[in-house]
Amino acid sequence: MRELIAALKAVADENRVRVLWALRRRELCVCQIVELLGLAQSTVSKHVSILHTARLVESRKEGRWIHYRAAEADAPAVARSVAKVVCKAYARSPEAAKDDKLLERILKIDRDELCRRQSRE
Amino acid sequence: MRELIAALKAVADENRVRVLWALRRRELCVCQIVELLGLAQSTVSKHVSILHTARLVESRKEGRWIHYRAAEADAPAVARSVAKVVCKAYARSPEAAKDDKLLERILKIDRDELCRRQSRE
DNA sequence: TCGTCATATCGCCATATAACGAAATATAGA
DNA sequence: TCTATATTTCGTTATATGGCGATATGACGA
Repeated sequence: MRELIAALKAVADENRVRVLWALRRRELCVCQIVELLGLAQSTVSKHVSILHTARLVESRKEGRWIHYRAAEADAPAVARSVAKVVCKAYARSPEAAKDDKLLERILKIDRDELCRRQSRE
Repeated sequence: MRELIAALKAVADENRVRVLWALRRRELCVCQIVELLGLAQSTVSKHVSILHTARLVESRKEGRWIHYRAAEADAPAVARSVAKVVCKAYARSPEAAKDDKLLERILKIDRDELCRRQSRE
């Protein structure tokens, strides 16, 4: 029950749905998600940590970088089924296509360059 | 998108998950849900109206009574798929069985008697 | 070890949410 | 029309949430 509510609360936010969507196929680091959402780094970090705590998202550390991706096989069944429904529903919205296009552009930018640019803001 | 988030927010609350679960098979009126949740009548009414606004729950008026039930065929696809996942997940929890037992007892009480008793509290 | 860099955490503010009791609304029956 | 009753709406309060900037943490490279 706690697990279910945590997953649902995690996903009951537009920005976090967008993050989940963006992470469904590829890994991203926080600075790339910052670019996607256009929010402050601390805010994005919090959103990601909420998804992570609810076990909808997994992380992989690589030096200074932390790569996030949608949780897979080893995630609890509840988290997986919630994530699946949310992604399926979001897929049908025009926002999803916009996010995909924006992400395509973001992925072309060198990651280090992206982070450097953000810290200058 | 708005529809999806509304459905997710509606369901991201323990009490509302329990209401959805209780309404999945049968109709209930507010006073029966009050008995189930043990919350004030106005609070329960609000919870039900949130589920109703998100179109997870439908209502049917019969004289002074309003019967609520889980939304079916004519509900938006998003609402239905969210409701389905939530019910499936909740079904596995021990709380669901407890709710079922409590509901069985509540359904045995005469509805008018139930309401009268509540107004005396 | 020192600075830099990616991310996390903290403290704060504004707004949203959940709870209650009281009052309003709507309807059935006298 | 008056009353009883089932439900909603309103006003208030406490807590939760989402946002930000500032600062802390942890890791690499010089």
